[in-house]
Amino acid sequence: MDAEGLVRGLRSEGMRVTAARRAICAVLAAGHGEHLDATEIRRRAEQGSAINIDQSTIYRTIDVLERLGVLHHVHLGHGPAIVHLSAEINHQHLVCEHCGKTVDIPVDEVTEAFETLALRHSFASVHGSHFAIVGTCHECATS
Amino acid sequence: MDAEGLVRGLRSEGMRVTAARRAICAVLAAGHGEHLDATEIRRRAEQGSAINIDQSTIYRTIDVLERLGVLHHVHLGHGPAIVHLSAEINHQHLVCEHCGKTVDIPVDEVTEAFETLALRHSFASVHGSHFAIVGTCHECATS
DNA sequence: CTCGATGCAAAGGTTTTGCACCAGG
DNA sequence: CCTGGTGCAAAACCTTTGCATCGAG
Repeated sequence: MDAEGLVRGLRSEGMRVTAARRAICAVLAAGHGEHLDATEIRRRAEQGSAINIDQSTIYRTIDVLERLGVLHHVHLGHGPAIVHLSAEINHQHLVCEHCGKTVDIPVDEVTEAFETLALRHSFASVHGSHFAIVGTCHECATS
Repeated sequence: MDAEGLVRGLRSEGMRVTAARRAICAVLAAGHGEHLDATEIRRRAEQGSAINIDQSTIYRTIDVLERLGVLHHVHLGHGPAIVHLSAEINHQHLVCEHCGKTVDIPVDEVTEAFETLALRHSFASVHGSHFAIVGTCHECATS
């Protein structure tokens, strides 16, 4: 989804389209596949729009977009959460617990396992994308 | 592992066995399968030992036990981390993102999938137990 | 006696909230 | 206009750290 799509989503829900929100949407739309946290989103949004945007506005806007269903936040480790456009959550995150290296995994490598889990434990669905899957990468294991 | 086992582990590594640590180990050993966070550990440890234990001591002791490899902390959601004795981490956690309901899943339901992931993405190992797996439970889906 | 562990207090890092003002529709 | 969004400041929340003192070995 491009920035205009996000903006249209806001407007269609009766929410106001402000300069800050426009800047944030532009950053999100431009950050294809990147792992942006709130601080980085703010940095880029301020730079791209030349206006001052408070960190709380970033969080509030993320919150709104999440409620619209077009955005999700993901925890890769102990640091700040990163966000993904819903359209781009077609992958899981595999993270090395020692060095933090992150690998994007196509969903279809895990959907079968997750569907089995859902079935066995009476869950309607299991997507598992809110948290990373943790392991140890090759380099960290051999050093 | 019982409380004495934990205490012995400390001593064998040259670490000191104090009243606070004894109380914390007793709580951990007694909390079979429970999801204890630092605050609850403190509450029980103080109650069980009738001494004053600071929250930082809880965290420092968790840290020590984690370094000894007998304990791990796990994130089930946005709240505080919970801890598990290593001997009891034979399961994954499946959590409903709406109501927080948590189901313990035997590891063997996911090991195969995780081994495949490790193989494909050059990870030495994938245990995935540091974070919960998120989904939507039946009740939340139908309401 | 010595060094590790503790309590206390303060800070750190991320996220949330209260409030008065501003601006989109 | 009028309600919702914003910046600012402060708090909330979990966790970590500095420091003087205490106590295990």
